[in-house]
Amino acid sequence: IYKVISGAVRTSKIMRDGRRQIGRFYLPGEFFGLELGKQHNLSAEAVADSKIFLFKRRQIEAMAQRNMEAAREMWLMTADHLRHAEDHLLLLGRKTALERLAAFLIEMDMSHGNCGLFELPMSRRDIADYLGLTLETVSRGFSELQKKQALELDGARHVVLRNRAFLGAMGA
Amino acid sequence: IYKVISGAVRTSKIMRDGRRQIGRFYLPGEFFGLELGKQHNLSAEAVADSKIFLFKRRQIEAMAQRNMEAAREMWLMTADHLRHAEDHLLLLGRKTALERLAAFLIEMDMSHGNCGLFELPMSRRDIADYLGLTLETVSRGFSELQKKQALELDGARHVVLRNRAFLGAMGA
DNA sequence: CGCCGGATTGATCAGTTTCAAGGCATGTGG
DNA sequence: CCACATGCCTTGAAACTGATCAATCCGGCG
Repeated sequence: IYKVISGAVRTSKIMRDGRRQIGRFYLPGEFFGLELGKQHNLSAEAVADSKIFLFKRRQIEAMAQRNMEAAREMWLMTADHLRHAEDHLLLLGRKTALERLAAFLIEMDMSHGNCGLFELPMSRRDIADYLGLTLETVSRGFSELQKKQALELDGARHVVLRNRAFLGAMGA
Repeated sequence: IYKVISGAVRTSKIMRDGRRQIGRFYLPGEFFGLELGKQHNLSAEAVADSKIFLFKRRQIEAMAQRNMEAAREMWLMTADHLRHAEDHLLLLGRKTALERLAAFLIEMDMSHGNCGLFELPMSRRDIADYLGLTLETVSRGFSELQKKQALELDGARHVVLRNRAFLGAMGA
């Protein structure tokens, strides 16, 4: 089990022919890799220079054994990850490209305190593989949302949200 | 928390305009609804006449409190649901229509003991909403897999797998 | 026998992907 | 300090997969 201290991490699955699906991005403060099985179900890579704290499985299991609260905390965190995954199923199965992008921007904004201003640590390709799109479609989406006055880009990575309500309604 | 005794259950999310994503089908013996939060994240409906066993939250929590093994079991089951959801993310984000259908058939076959012969309890629309497709595409997929000698249909719901290896390779 | 809901099949359409070209920022070496 | 290579991003045009619209089929049931 890992905790992101700084930077950002992506977890993903890759098919033999190279198609990739990113399960989730983890930002500072978040935990990942709670699978509890013999093997992790996704692989994880740093998206940028990152500092990661590692908890040994034995530590965790021991703590869960002694401490009811800790065990409950583990379950809670796993349930939260499940909820995120289930929300993402709806996004991947049923939303349009623009809706996916809007939902992504709102998600990023939330994890930055809803201030409507943040830096994307990941590339267009990473975003595409998270949203089940191609990097070109993601790029076109950014352009379109700018044209719609929903956001501004300062360089490719620095985002300023101009119409949070619109994005929220679209991404919902 | 619920356990399917007989029949089948689907859990799903619906958008205001009617688009629906089914998270998973639950067959006899399987548990669902372990979210642990104040509210379930998906709604659940029976796909066919079903018998469901209900565990009250208080029961569960009490059991987890007393019994370390039970608490661990809950976590384990949640982690397993998470793994299923993560696998499904790859399917929805990156696989073609035929690959999705193949993966679905293999999944159904597995939960029927890999005997290559089973009854689908759900409609084409349910399958479509599970796989992020339209019911027409699902129907065409079935026809195509029959043309490829990968399976036989006896009526719309009764499936006989003729080439499990092929389907497995395609769905992987 | 005829109705009805679900399933199949056909024709066309649209959104996204693919293929391709060009832009922009950064860094390196002359 | 400039020329040029590199990586990432944007934009455009064409192609394709799956969606939509529509007709027909099939099986069960009154």
